[in-house]
Amino acid sequence: MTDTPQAAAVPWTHDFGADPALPDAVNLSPMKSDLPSATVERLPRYLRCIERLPESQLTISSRELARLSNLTAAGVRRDISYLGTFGIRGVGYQVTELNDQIRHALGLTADRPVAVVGIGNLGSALANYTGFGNRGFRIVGLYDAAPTKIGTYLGGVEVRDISRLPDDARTTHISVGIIATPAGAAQQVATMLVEAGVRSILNFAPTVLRVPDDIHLRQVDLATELQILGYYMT
Amino acid sequence: MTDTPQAAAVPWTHDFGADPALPDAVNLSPMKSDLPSATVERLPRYLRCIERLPESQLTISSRELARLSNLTAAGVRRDISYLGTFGIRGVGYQVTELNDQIRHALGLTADRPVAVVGIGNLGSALANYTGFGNRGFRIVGLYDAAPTKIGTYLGGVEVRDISRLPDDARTTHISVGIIATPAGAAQQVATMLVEAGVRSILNFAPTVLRVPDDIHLRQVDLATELQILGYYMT
DNA sequence: TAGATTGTTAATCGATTAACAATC
DNA sequence: TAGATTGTTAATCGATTAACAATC
Repeated sequence: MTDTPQAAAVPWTHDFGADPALPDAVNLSPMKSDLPSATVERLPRYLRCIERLPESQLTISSRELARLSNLTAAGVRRDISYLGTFGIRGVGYQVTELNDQIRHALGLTADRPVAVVGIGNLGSALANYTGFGNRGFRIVGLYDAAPTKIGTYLGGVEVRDISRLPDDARTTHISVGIIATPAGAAQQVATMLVEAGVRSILNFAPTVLRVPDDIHLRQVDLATELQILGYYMT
Repeated sequence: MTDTPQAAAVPWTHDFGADPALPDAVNLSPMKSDLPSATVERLPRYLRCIERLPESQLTISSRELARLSNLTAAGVRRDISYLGTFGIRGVGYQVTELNDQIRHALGLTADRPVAVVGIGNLGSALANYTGFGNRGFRIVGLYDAAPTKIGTYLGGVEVRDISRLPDDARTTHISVGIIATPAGAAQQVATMLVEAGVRSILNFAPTVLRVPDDIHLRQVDLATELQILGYYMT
């Protein structure tokens, strides 16, 4: 038999019906298959660098952007070339246009309602995060299970009981669900989000989640980052 | 002239002397160049999956581990093969041995003192993170600049004034510095950590840091994750 | 013009996948 | 033995880098 993942009985696994073919590493089926995934992962970094340039700087060369972003000039040019050909030979890229093109490519012009589940220290940090505004993301819901937290406000948004989420999702569309619960609750929350129609999930809980193949899932994990860092130490 | 990054005058750039050749994407010069970097990044995930297996499960096949980790069986086998050949044909891998081998490969047996700088919501979440213990990482220092926070305790560790960090680092070795400050303070903190002899930095502040080439730097950024997720949405 | 920098082609590199002999 | 699964070879795929003609 050839290597093909399929269902098997494991206690902690939540089963989403068929669960057919193998999803890729981060579970992101590239529906919009324009840009190479490596490029997509670097665009936000370019954006960060561009935003910090002094207002007086009107153009930037691939070389300078490479230096600022800790990448290579050839790589920068290739990445940008996927967005179109708007560089000026002998000069570089116009900062405003580059900014616009990257934001357009990433779809940051859209309005993406975000819900955060789990309002502990981490969830509070996320709720207070100010970098959303001009980046297309907007927190529309905060959820927790603890009665002491329900009814409190963070960044102008009320913390609601997690049991309200399905109903809320029916009236307010939720583009992204951020999971900031303890590990033990994460899978349950993920399942609830998926069932509520949320198609993209960002998981901060230290556990591997299982979601259907058509759900976009990204994982941010402190232990994983430290372990990777640890490998390269001394 | 060929593409080679070099110094240039940009206001927000902190200059670390020579700053010679181009560092790679994540600034991890693979001193220990045994494992492919892609494999290193997946090992923690396998670990997560293995840890959740029921005690009664003594072996696991590449197929099952692939399903649990959302990867492919062939990929799992290749990754594990870099650690040695200890699988049992027709059976799979012994769970305890696999666990040991991965932990050994990642160097999780070492004791790695960690300092967290910036004890806001995020820093507090990190300070309370329980997943350190059995993974070789141990918080030995918490630092902040706000007088109201200094002297308080989190997880049994006192929050100290950031100005103490250089002295503390002289007496207590710090393997990893975690930056959880606002973006505006991050570069300054990074510089301070580097000057205090910290060689590995995990940055949660939403800003691109510049550090010398020989410093291991990883970046965790909410906005970046959301932007990547956003790209793949509809 | 002379100098600089893009956009892209070709070469290289590394990672993934398929497939199967070895072997439990 | 018969069935299952590893470990690895070879093929494929995708990403990076070098280099340079085009051109501002």
